Amino acid sequence: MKHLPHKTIERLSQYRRALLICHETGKSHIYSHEIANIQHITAVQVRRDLMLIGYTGTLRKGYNVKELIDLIGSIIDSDEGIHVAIIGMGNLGRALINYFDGKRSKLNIVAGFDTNPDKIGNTMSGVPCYANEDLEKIIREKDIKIGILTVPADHAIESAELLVKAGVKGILNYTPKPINVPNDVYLEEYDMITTLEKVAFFVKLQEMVK
Amino acid sequence: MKHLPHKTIERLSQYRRALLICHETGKSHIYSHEIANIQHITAVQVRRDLMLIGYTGTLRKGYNVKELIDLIGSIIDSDEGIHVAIIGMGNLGRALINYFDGKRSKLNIVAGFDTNPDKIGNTMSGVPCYANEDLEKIIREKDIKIGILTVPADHAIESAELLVKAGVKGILNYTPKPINVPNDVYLEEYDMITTLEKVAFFVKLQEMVK
DNA sequence: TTCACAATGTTAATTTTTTCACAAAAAAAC
DNA sequence: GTTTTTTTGTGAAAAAATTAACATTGTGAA
Repeated sequence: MKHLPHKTIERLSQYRRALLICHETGKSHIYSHEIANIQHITAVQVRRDLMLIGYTGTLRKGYNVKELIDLIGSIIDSDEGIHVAIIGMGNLGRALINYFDGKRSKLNIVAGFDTNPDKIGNTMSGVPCYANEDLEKIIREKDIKIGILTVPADHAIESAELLVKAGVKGILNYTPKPINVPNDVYLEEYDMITTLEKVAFFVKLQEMVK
Repeated sequence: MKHLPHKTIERLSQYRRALLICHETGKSHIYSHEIANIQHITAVQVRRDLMLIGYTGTLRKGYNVKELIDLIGSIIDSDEGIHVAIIGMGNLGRALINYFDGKRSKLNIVAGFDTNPDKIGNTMSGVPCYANEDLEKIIREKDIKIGILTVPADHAIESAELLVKAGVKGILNYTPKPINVPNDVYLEEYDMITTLEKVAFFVKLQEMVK
């Protein structure tokens, strides 16, 4: 297997989630079009993605749910698991922690950081909250590889710099402020305002057509 | 102007945000490569997007910040403004409200819904919180066009159905549970778990290369 | 004035992503 | 036992998105 497209990676993660649910309900096999319906995509797309990861199903029986879950795991998970930190324990940071709570064994949120003295030293939803001043120390101690930025926009840049200095390898930036990182740090930015504006645009468009 | 690609719409929203900041600092013109640097894309990409919306800059002076802000607004905003509701006033819902607080005059979060009796009847960050039972009534009364789903995953489907029944035209689904909507409702789904898994994958990949 | 530079605007090429179309074959139906 | 149906796997085509290449031209410097 050579290069997996970004989009394929995203879909694999989603396939797995759907498959895990199937698995719980005791379903042993699944067709490409069933996966496709769940994800609002086409069956060909699913089959092509699975082709790319070299998984082959059974004709007329579909794909073995358990096998596929394991294969996807072997591709996207790290064997040893990856430690993650949340920078900014506000509403968004806490929302993320709750989302994750116990879901992914290979991705663990092991630390949160904040500037609010009321939060520092406490545990929130099972995640200990530390002071920003201790960020570098904790990141190194706990071998944290990924930082999720959920601070207010005007602290995004300094927080990102802290993370980079501490040696994280990936940053997921949820602030609306674009940040810069060195080449060896993988950066993913997501902007909720943009997404809502996009939805609004297409709603407007649809109204206009009518 | 005919069809604007989805990706272009997203970038236009982001350009505008960057431009608004420039405008505040008193900058009157900006070059394509300056915009590009902020957004981590290429200058050609910026120029192409602007070409698509028919905006033309001044040679050697770049683009007029104010004009461009207004033009992008005329494309992606609705004249009358659009009313938005948040379904699920948990951490994520509240995070979104704070994000938006007063930022976009054309996109207003005018109602929140929840099942928790302690929240119902109160105002949170300026947004009144209603009971789910009143959803259809309030959506119609307030002429709400877009619903943002921030409920727990196992309530996603029923909440989506409520929204559709109430007549919203767009749904932004932040739960990890894919939903189905009729064809005339624009649906955008975003999954934080997938995004984090993707970051983890590319971090793993980068480690392996070394 | 003339030259060099720096920026835009756009056609064409490339790359990436998705879809079409169909062969192959297991299972079911008859 | 033959035919039909259903589903996978994939080469080829199409569509979408990005990048390259370059002509054009306003501006400032010499």
